[in-house]
Amino acid sequence: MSLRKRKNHSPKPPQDCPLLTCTSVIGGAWTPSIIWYLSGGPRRFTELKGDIPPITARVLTKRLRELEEQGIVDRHVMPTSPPSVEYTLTDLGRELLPAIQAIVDVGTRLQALGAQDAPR
Amino acid sequence: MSLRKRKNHSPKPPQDCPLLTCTSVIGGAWTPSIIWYLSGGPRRFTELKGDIPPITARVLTKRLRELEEQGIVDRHVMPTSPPSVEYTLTDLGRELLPAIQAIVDVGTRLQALGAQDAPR
DNA sequence: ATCTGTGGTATCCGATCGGATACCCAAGGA
DNA sequence: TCCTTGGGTATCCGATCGGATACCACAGAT
Repeated sequence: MSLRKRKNHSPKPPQDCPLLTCTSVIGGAWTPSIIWYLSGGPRRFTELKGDIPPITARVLTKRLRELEEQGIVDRHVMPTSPPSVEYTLTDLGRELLPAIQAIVDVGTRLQALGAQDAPR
Repeated sequence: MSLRKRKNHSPKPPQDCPLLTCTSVIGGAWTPSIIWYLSGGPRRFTELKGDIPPITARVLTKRLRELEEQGIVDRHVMPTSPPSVEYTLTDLGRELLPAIQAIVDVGTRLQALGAQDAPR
């Protein structure tokens, strides 16, 4: 006997899927970390680089440019010598913080529960 | 004049970074969607496939296997003909829901704010 | 006897991603 | 005079990702 078809009792299918909208912003490598570190206030390029040692300048630049283009961060060049550049979360960017925070919280709980996650 | 060094006033550097712990679980393509659809209760392979039309069987299989290995979902084969397979979130898997929900919420807010996110 | 549905697997392939490395300019300091 | 610093850019490259497509076994329905 084969199974009867079952109706969709899952949450209804998001149309212009909010999941994709959000993950398209925070999906890049190191993006959540960058936003996390910016949540503490303005931060300069090399500071971020130091905050996230494994990131390369190339990728950090790329992420920051993407985030700037999406209106998540502001880029502000200061007329020092050598010039320094300060990045800040915009109001829109701060909208992301609850999600980042939730991801951090869950990550923490997973670690506490000893989830056997092989690091990739 | 160059800038003085600034101390790290950001949230302190997570050691075994919870961000990475969590994103290593939910980071794969379609993974958040899969978890989202499983949050409504057990769901079979073809149901999930129907829930997420763009996903291919290959990727769906891969994701489900990964999630199973990580203890996020249970896979239960039912002795019907043809055999059907039911996937369920484990307790550990349900831990992820707040993060998924937060991502959905933020995505919704971003859409409402008319964020200019070019779909990739 | 053949068709259908389920839950996949096997293979191929191009795109993208991101790490490594080298290089750049201009001003200030040693 | 040369070195260092900040904030990058240019190029190269291998790994991975994931889409497309084809195929499969088996039982029940027609």
